Amino acid sequence: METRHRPSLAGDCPVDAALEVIRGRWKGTILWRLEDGPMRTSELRRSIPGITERMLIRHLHELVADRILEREDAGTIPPHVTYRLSEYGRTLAPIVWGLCRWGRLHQERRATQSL
Amino acid sequence: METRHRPSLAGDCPVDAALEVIRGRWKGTILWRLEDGPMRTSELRRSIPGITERMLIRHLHELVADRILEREDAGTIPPHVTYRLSEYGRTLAPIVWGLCRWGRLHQERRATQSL
DNA sequence: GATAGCGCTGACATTCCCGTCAGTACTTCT
DNA sequence: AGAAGTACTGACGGGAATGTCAGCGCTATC
Repeated sequence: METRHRPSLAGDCPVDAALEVIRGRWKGTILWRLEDGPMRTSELRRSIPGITERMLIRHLHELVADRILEREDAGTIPPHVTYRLSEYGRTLAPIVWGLCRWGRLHQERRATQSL
Repeated sequence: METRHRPSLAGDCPVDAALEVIRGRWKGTILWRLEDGPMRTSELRRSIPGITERMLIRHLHELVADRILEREDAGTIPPHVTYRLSEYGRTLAPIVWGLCRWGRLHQERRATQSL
């Protein structure tokens, strides 16, 4: 499994420490999707338009390395792998909700501004 | 938890729309610093170790373009420019606090794990 | 027996972020 | 006179982040 160790970005700002975990083109969306419950890899891929399988799996594995997600492999063939928020990952939920709520606000604002 | 009435596809995910604004190596830290009140450019630069003037100004201007910050130029020479959270930007405050609180948790967790 | 699906990996190509360096047009300090 | 500070810009390079393409081993389905 790819477990490349990201060099921790300098600076002890806690806000930065949190953002480091979420940084990544698709991580926010992935966390949002998983808030509804566990999902299989292929299920996630189909539910996130635009994402490639490569990036999905990279981000999933990074989130597992950060203990935000848990990976469950049924060990069957063909493979059946499920990802779920860990208990720790669920402590991120308020932030994800906040981002979702504010994001909606921001989308509306941009729509009414530019149109 | 019940954000469950969502469409099956996560197109234009609001979480993503929000993260787009915060994306950037120093934006979280900048917002965090400005939560205490308006600051001059040079004041910000000195208060954020590791940041370069180039990146500070780029990020500040991007945040201004996104209407999160307001720029106030005294018009004097030498220049005296102040940045403050806009009213809109202040709606981000709960998220920044959340990130700060969770970030602290995460820093502690990593510290106790690696020891 | 050809195909599609599963989860995943390796080797690239590309794109974009970030940081470095230099320079602007002043003024104040030494 | 020279240096330092102020807010900022343009050019540019390295490298990280992201995307593309091929392929693996296996199975169920047509």
